[in-house]
This record gives sequence, C-alpha cells and structure tokens, in this order.
Amino acid sequence: MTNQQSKAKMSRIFSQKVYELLRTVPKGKVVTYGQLAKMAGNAKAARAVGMIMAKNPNAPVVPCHRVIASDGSLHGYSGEGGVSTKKKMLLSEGVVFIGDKVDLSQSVWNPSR
DNA sequence: GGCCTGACTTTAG
DNA sequence: GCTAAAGCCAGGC
Repeated sequence: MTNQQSKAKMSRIFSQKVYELLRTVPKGKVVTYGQLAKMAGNAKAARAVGMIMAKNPNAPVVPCHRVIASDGSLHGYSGEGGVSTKKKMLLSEGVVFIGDKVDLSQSVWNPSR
C-alpha cells in the first residue's frame, strides 16, 4: 500500500477514513490528531478528528488511545481512568513516555514506514 | 438549512 | 516557558 490506499477510501466520509488510518497504526506507535486529519484529507480537521474519537463508534476496532496531541501530550479519554489509563496502555505497548508526554522522537508513527 | 459543540493547532502576549 | 485567544473542520440537533 505504497500509495494512498487508492481512491476507494476517498469515497468514505472523513470519520470513516480516520478509523481506517488509525487501524493501520502499529502497536507501540502513536499518531497526532493533526497527522490523522491530514492523512484523512484535511490537515485542519484535527478538531473534527477529536470529536470523532470522542464519539468513538468503533472503540474496539479503533485504537483511539494511540491518538495524541501535536506536542505528544495525551488528551481526554472517554475510557476508564481517562488519560491515565490511556498512558498506561501506551506504555504497555512500548510507547516511550517523557513525563506526561509521549516521546514524539521515537513513538510517533510514520506512514512512510 | 443553520447554529452549537468539541479528545485540536498555531500564533501572540 | 506558560497562558490566552483565534481559526478551521466535521458531526449532531
């Protein structure tokens, strides 16, 4: 899938694309809202992405806990324990944390790889 | 069809 | 370095 997953996903709505992209994020890696938004089609739709995650209709199939802010800090988590649990899960997956933030230098997911 | 909300991001003070 | 405000987008009512 070197290319943009084809135009098949293009037909899908923004939220659907976000779910698909997030689902492709490997364990131990995280992605920022802005990154997801850009991959979904709109780099400025980071807010919309957050709202979609908040609704999280695909909770079990979408690792929403792998989505973090642009600076690596975690934000509201609708799950149990909130961001605390979110951070814990990421740590369990191998994500490197620096204090309360994620080490973007190592744990940020790159679609190129 | 229009207004409000929200898990964001960036720039300025 | 931290806090505050403005801007942009999609979804829900």
